[in-house]
Parts: sequence; C-alpha cells; structure tokens
Amino acid sequence: MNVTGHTSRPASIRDVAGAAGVSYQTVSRVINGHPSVKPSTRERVLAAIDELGFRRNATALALASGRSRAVTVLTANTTHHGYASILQGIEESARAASYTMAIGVLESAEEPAVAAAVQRAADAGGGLIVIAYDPAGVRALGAVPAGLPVVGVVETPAGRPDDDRPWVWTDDREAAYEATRHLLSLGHDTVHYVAIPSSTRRTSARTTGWRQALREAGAPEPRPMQGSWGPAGGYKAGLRLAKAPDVTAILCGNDDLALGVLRALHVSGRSVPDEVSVAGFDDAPHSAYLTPSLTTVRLDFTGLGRAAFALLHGVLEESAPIAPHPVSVPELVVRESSGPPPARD
Amino acid sequence: MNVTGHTSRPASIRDVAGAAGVSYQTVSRVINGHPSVKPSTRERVLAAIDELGFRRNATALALASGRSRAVTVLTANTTHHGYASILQGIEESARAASYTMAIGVLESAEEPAVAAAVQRAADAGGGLIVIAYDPAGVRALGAVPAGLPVVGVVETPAGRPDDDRPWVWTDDREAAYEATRHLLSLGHDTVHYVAIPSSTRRTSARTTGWRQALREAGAPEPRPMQGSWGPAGGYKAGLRLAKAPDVTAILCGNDDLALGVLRALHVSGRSVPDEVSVAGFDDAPHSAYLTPSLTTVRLDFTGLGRAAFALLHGVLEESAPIAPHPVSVPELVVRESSGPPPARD
DNA sequence: CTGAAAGCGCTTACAG
DNA sequence: CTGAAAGCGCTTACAG
Repeated sequence: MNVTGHTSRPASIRDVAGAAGVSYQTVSRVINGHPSVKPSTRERVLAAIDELGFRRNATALALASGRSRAVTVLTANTTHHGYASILQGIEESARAASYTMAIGVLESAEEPAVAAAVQRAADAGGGLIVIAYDPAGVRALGAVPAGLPVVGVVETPAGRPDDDRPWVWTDDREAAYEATRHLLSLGHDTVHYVAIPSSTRRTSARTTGWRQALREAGAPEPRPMQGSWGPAGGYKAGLRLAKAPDVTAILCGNDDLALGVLRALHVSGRSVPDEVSVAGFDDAPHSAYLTPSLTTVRLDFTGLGRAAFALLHGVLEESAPIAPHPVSVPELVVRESSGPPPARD
Repeated sequence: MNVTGHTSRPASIRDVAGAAGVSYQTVSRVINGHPSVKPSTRERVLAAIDELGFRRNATALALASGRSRAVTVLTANTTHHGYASILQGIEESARAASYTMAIGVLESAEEPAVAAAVQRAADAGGGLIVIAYDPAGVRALGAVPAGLPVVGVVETPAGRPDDDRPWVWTDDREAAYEATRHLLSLGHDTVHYVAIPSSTRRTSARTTGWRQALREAGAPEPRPMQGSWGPAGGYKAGLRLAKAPDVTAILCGNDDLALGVLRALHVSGRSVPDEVSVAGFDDAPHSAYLTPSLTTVRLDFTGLGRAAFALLHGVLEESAPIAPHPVSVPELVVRESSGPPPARD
C-alpha cells in the first residue's frame, strides 16, 4: 500500500495552494497551525493536502527556519550493552518528539579524527549528544564548537572540564559501592576489582565506589586490574586472579568482563561461588541466563538516553519541558555467582 | 580546540567570495572541484575558505541539488547481535562515503505504524535501507513508495514479493544445513530445532536448511519449536525439551536462544554435551566465553551491512561502484557444547 | 483573515 | 575562465 502512486515530483505547498485556490502562504499557515485562518479556507487546504498526499519538505523547512528537528549522537561504540541501551533510549524519545536520530561513530581517539567527526556531526544540523564514556567521547565533547547545542552523557560529573554544557550521568560510584558492600557482607576479607577502561586518566567513579566500600570496612585495597570492555579482557584478568588462592571475591566493571572472569575461573578449576564470588555491572540481557547466573548492579541506561534527549530538546525548543538531572537509582541484583567465602582451613 | 571561535553565523559562500574577491559562483566551482577555474583564483578561494573556517551547508546543498548523502535505516531492533552488526557495517561504509546514517525504529508491525515510520524516513531525504528480518521490517519494505531509493536486508531471497528492489542476504539455509550435519555426524539420531520468529508466515531459511539435512540423513523430523529472539524464549523451549529423554541434540535459531536452552538444560539436571548437544547461530560475542562454550555458525552481518550500503550507494550515485550480491560463506565454529550422544543403554 | 516580497545557502544552466 | 539569473521548497516579516 504505497502512500500514493506518483513517481513524479512530490507535491509542494504551491501545488496544494493551486488545488485549494489560495496563495501558498496560506498553506504555510495551515500546516503550521497558525490561528488566523478562516475555518472554511482551512478545510479546503486540508482537503487538498490530503488529496495530493502533501508532506512538508523537511530540508526546505530546515533551511528556511533554521531549525531541523534532528539529533546526532557521537559515540565510540554502538554494541556494548550500556552504549546500545543509551542509543535506544535516545531513539525512543527522538521519535516521540518527531526528531530524526543520526549516529556518528568515533573510530579513533586521535585528535584530528575526533575533530573531523565532530565537524561532520555539526554539518548535519540540529543538536548533538555525545557519549563520553571513553577518551574518544571525552575529546569529542570537548571539541564541540561553542554555540552548538549539545548534551554530554558522562561517566561522572566530578572533575569535568569547567564548562556549562548540560550533561547526564548514572551514579556509578554508588552502584560500585553497593556491589562491593554486598560482597563484603557475605564475609569476604576483601574484593578484587577488574576495571573497564576509564574515560580519562582520573580514577573512574566505579573504582572510587569500590574503594570507598573497602575503606569503610577496613578491608585491604588490592590494585584494580585493568580490563577492557569485552569478555577477552575479563578472561585475561581472571586467569591471573585464579592463581591467587586468597582471592575469594571479584567485582567486574561490566557484565562482559564478568563473563570472561567466570570462564577463566572455570578453566582454572575454581568454582563459583563456592571458592570465588563474582559480581558484574550493568545487568546485560544474558547475565540472568549464565550458569552460574550473574550477580550484578542494574543501571538504567535507556532512561539515561531518554533524559539526555529531553535535555537537548529543552535546549533546542523553549517550549519543550526541561528534564531534571536523572537520578536513576542503581539496583543490586543478587544471583548465583556470589556467596559466602569458603570455610577457612 | 574549538575549530574557530565565532559564535555568530557560520561563513557562507558569499562571505568566502567577499574575502577572496570573486563571485560566489566561483566559490561554488572551487568547492565542487570544477576544472575550469584559474589556479591562482582557486588558491585565493581556498585560502579564504581556510581563513573563515567555511563549511558547506549540507541542508542548502541538499535542497539545491536534490541529493542529500544520507541514509536512514529502518529496523525493528537495534540491540540483537545480527541487527546491531548490520547497523555497524552500514555506519562504517556510510561514514567512509561521507554519508550521514539515521536510524528509525519500527516499534510495531501494525500497518498504520509501519506506514508512518516509512513516511518519516522518506521525509528525511536520501536513501533507505530496511532490515526485513521480521514482520515489521517486511511490511516496511513493502510500504516504501516507488521511486524512493531503497535496499532490503532480507532473510531469504526466495519467495519475496515480486519487485525489483535490490536486496542482500546471508545464506541462512546453508548455515543451518551445515550446523545440522555437524550434529548428525556426531552420531545423533536427529536434531531438534528451536526457531527464531520468522519474518513471514512462510518457513524460514534456517528451518529449511535444518530440515534438508535431516531428510538427506533419513532422520526423523521433529516439529520445530517456536522461540523468540532472546534467551527467555530459549529457556522456555529448553525446559520442555529437557523433559524428553530422547532429545540429544538441539539447534537454536540464534545464540541468545541457545543461551536460554543451555540454562534450561542445566536447571533440569541434563548435562551438555554429555547428555545433550546444543548449537547456536550467529557467533555472538559472548558465545565463546560461555561454559560450555557454544558451538555455532558464524555469519558476517557486518559485511552484510557494508554490502547493503554499497548497493544503495550505487543506486544513489552513478559513479559509485555497484557491489556484487554478497556471498558471505557461513562458518561452522565447533566448541564445547556439541559432542557425541550418550551411549545407549 | 490573506496575499506579495525577500531570503535561507546553495546549485544549475545561461551568458560572455 | 568567470559572473549574473533563476530556482530548490519552505518561513518570516510586511502589507492590506
């Protein structure tokens, strides 16, 4: 059922005007909901619009009005759970607001590549959302020219470069704090940590929360292990941790890392949770179905994406409601992978 | 390092023309690489462009030329492995060709909702790629108005509605055939199948390949079980299959489904692969790290996305090379989850 | 309440 | 090789 059959040029407001017997300015008034149009005229125009299958040309609208109802998201990744969910949340909200959502991937964190990506995104018109969870994203956010509407999705609001761009974040520190406390409360002497890469050189919020819980408990503070984003990094770190007999609890920077750690413990002959407890971060879709199922902290990334768009929408259109900073509360999900430490000899 | 400091209006070709002491048509020639421009003039214009930080306005370009260097992808999902990888492949190629990539999610398969989504995508200008792996996608592909450049990513070229739109696909039939043969060659009497939802009412290519292998081997043909896209559906189907003692081999329509099946077998006390063998489909990132690690068939979805874009690019620009239909060969990846059936009593 | 003009920033013929 | 005109499909003041 193809909307209307014309393979020819789509109808313009002039065509509609002709069909309705009015000037094209009047058509413009009707499609913009301008109040001062005689009801009978409006009827005729509406009928012509319907008959010709008229749709307002978005490109012309953007050029003439200077507004484009478009958002482009700059991100270094589109498939990891957190990133993918944020993108999903943005798309939902954008669609609801009749915005178009474009994606620009930051393939490299090199300054020239990042600058080029930002340029291309700016060229598209409309607003920008940049996911600054990694060095490429952080640089991109920093390279956005002043005056361009942008909101950042950041790892932590603390220690941000001093500017007044709006941003959103999840409380990763609190989440890591809770997960670590859970593990400690089970009786473990301490908790080891396999980190995701940090967005900056500074200590990440997750690391901070983990450390805070250890300090409060007076537990020893092992060096965090540098992981990656995927299971391969977790596997590598897990193999090393498996060799240390005193390691009984491991917190991972995300669920993919935890998956790799679980696998490494398995091939090393260490059983989970009997000998070692493992907890992840994010509650990715597969985590509940692993064996052992994974204890983790659920973060509302989709909601974060929605909040980011709401903020941008507020910047772009005065009429749009400004969303408050999101305070999505992390939720600890206890499953099979965590338990009490083994009895001491 | 913000490109240039002006918060004011960006430079237009008229500004550049003024700075270079030429008419703005000459500027247009220079930025379009038109040959007939005196070298010295070109130099001056280039210098002015550089000095003013001029960037050609994409919206105006699109309106004036009628071409927009934009592709919008219509899809019912953005996070499942296959969909996400296709999106990734399209984005890569689009970026390389200086195209913008927008995403429109098909939230419902209802005809009016699909038609609205197609309209919005068409309004954006540029070309369309629709992922037709599900009813919403299939309908969207069918609802694209004639004359709009579009390529479909389809489940199978067989039985498509009779039109001449270009499309790409992977050889799912062959992949399922190989996976089933692998299981049979291990000594299983037959192979049960947990299906992903089909894009149409017809039998899917994966189901066809599975059945073909069974027939060739003279094996019994159990009814395929209807799953979903995620692990929850696999879990449900797995619980039922676990109850049948004669089930020794299970092929799943994707790796997420297989994850759920593995979990169901575990909670039912059936060990993999000693009692039951399981194989998946797609080789998702986590599959190699599961315990047992998952035997699966790897499909090149990223390459499929690249091919889809190449085809669209060819339609949009005559100069662009037309890609051949992709013949990505499915690759069987044998891991721990498949093995010989248990010895008979 | 409605029409005629100018302009958004470009490109595409048309002149010279 | 380069400039002046018309136009892409709209919106935004300005008139009446």
